[in-house]
Amino acid sequence: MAEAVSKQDRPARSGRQSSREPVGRSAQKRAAIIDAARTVFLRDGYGGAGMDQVAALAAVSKQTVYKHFTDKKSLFTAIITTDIAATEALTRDMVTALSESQDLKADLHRFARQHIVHVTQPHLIRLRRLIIAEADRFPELARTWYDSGPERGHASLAAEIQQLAQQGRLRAPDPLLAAQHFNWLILSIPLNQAMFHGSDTAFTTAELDHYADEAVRVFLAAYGAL
Amino acid sequence: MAEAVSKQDRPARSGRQSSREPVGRSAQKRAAIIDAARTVFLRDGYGGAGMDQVAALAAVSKQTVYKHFTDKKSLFTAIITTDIAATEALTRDMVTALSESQDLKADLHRFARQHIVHVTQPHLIRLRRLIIAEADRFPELARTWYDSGPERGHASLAAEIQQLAQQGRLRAPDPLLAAQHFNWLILSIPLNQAMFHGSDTAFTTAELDHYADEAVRVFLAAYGAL
Amino acid sequence: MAEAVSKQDRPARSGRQSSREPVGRSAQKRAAIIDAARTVFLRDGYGGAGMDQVAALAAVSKQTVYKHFTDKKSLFTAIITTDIAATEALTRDMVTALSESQDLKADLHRFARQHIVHVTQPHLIRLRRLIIAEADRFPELARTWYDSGPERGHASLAAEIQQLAQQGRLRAPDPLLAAQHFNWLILSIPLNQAMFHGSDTAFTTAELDHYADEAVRVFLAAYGAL
Amino acid sequence: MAEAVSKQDRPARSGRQSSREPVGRSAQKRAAIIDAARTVFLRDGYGGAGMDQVAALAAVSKQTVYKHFTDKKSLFTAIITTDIAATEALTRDMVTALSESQDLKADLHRFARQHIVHVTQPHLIRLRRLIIAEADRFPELARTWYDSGPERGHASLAAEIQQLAQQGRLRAPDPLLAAQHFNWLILSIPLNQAMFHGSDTAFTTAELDHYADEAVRVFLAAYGAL
DNA sequence: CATGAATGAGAATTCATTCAT
DNA sequence: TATGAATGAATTCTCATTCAT
Repeated sequence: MAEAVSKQDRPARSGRQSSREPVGRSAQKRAAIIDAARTVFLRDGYGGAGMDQVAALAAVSKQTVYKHFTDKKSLFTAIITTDIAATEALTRDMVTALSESQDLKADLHRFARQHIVHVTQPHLIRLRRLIIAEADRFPELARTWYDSGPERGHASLAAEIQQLAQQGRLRAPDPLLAAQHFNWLILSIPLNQAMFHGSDTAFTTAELDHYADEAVRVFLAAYGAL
Repeated sequence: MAEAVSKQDRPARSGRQSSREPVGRSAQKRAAIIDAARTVFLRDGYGGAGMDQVAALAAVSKQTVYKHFTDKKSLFTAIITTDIAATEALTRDMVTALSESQDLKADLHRFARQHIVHVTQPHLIRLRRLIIAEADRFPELARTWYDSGPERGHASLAAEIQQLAQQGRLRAPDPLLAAQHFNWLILSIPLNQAMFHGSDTAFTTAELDHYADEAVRVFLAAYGAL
Repeated sequence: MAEAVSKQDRPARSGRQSSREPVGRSAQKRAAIIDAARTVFLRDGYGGAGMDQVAALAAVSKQTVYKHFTDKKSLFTAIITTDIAATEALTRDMVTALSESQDLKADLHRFARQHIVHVTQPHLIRLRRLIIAEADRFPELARTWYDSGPERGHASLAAEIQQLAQQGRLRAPDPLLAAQHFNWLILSIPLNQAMFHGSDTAFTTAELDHYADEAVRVFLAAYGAL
Repeated sequence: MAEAVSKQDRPARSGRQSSREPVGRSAQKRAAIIDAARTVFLRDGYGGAGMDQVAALAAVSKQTVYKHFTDKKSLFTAIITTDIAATEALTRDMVTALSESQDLKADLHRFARQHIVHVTQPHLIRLRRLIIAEADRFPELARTWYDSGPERGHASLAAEIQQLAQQGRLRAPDPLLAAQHFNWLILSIPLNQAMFHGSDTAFTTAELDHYADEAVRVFLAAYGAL
């Protein structure tokens, strides 16, 4: 996913770089810096990351880094913000279709399985850890992450749940709470494990599917119609 | 590894220790250092904490600190280990009685309410954040925390659930999974919020009680007998 | 040396310069750079000034700055030299008429008042401070300033005083000393104050007039005829 | 005079350094740092001085410097403040006796000659230049210098002049102005020269005496009785 | 000829850790 | 055994100056 992001920022270089279109060397460098910084920050944490390493990895002079980003702090903020935005988009799409489902149970299973795979990506795990680690130094960043990640996810999900409840397909007097329960039923087990198990945690698809399926089962037992 | 450290740091008690100093000046200092270190580490994180501050707060010289703890790392390890042990004890007791409950539902509520209050204590939140933040630098510590915290909690709970299932008072083909579901149903909402909201998060008792009660409701819907 | 620099920096005007650009783009830019540099140097001092800021303020590229001025040092030299020249002209004119005065006392008052107002201009105060500050790094500059400022002023004044002495209108066995006394009687009080009071010193006209008048009084008491 | 100051701070080390009086190694180091810093700052200016050089010259680790002085700024402040205090004391004494003089003219000459010699000491010239140079960065320091140097000097002198005026031995309707005139008549010529002539200015005693004597002559012509 | 980037070094400041007294 | 100082390196950031496009 990291690559996806940097690609989206990188202007389309179609070989024939005519002189009237310098394509912004600046923009390229900027993208290189962001990529390098993401790598370094996620690998070494905020304190452990050095501007030298970032510059070296980006194949750029330190000066250039500082011309693009005033501070170590602002570089960090930029990285995290970018990633939050990228993650945000993905999360939203997944939920959208639920209320128009023909086979609700099947679709909940599909959603749960997709969701758990998405969130437990090593990259996102590391990002999550990094943000938690720096929540005191960058409170706004942590809040932004929470608001546009879990919180927004809960809201989207709650909206769907409410519709489903109005359709009589679920019983959910408090749709937001239901959404939160569902979300954490899906994610909590692997997520908490991952938080405390070095960056090398790996879950098999089977495991994740199992967690997803059982989460749906519990959710439906508590919130299903009838 | 935690044990190794604490052993090596235990001062050689050479008998000739006058009766009016039953504790040993050394042991007192050691305790003072640990207290100070806990404060500083929890406040400033591992990277932000300075040995100077620890020494100053403990009112001892830096040399004394280094005489008791080889390293910054080993000091940190000692602190966290201590806290893990302290926490561990508390957690265990809470569960023990469940399988002999007369009024299961009521006792589940009681347990859930106690549990959530306990885990969301600011002190524990900060400790949790600190361990997550340093999970890469101190993998064993993180693992130890997880094993003797959530994992052991789940195990204890699972044992109770299994008994209750055998008594026909719950339906739980996979007691461990049931325990995990129950645990995270109780904790996830406030815990995740707290992870991303600066050290000042505060929950009202009413909120926590509500989360606890709803968690029990969902749990019983999925795992209750009948 | 000042001259040498300005010569070397004068661009080779290669004839083929279309008539609609009578001044030369180059010369305009040069002027813009000098203006910008003056502003920046006077504001931030030699050490505090940055070539980036100069270039930015002049709205040219850094390369252009370096094409016109070899060095930061030579840019500084050029600025100060320019200002010295500008100041020099003004100072000279003021004195010229004294020996042909009809009403000496009145003209001394007029001179003193003009002189003190001129020298205490914020711009000149800052320039003076800057030169003093960098007297070790730019000894020749400081000397040039002194020679073509105070020194030359003293000389001009001394010439007048000598004529007046020959006319019997003053008693001045050592006209140069008399000139120096007069000059510093006028200037010393506000000038010394200004040197040590941040760049915001402001004197009222009344104050300055008073200093000027009293300086003339003392001067005439010591050097007046009779 | 620099030595004088450092001596006064250095505790009396009378060889026999008994073990019960460690004399404060700390204090010694502190004094060494101050001495070194004075040397370096006066030689290279604030910007040019490096903390490394200070530490090296003081034969002390950089860390020790920073333990005694938080900042480069605070080190600088400490140096200048110390020197101001030292200078201050000296200046005051010189004036005190004037109003009880038996032979006023002779005593004015003596005062003027002492004063000019004192103020034109290379050490003080450099200090003066340094303070002027940094008047923008350290406005309070510059003001302190001015207040406790010239200003206070003027005040002391003015007090004497006023008494002499009351005794009918001088005519001075505005004693403060008279004091300022006297002071600058004595100092201005060499002082202004020195400001603009690299740190190597040297005046012969004959020159200085001449300036002093002529200053007294002019002063008495303007402010003498009768 | 102008622009963005590179260079390459230097500055202040901080830290964990270890001598020496 | 405890204290102040030393060590020595690391880190962030800045600057004057010079390529390369």
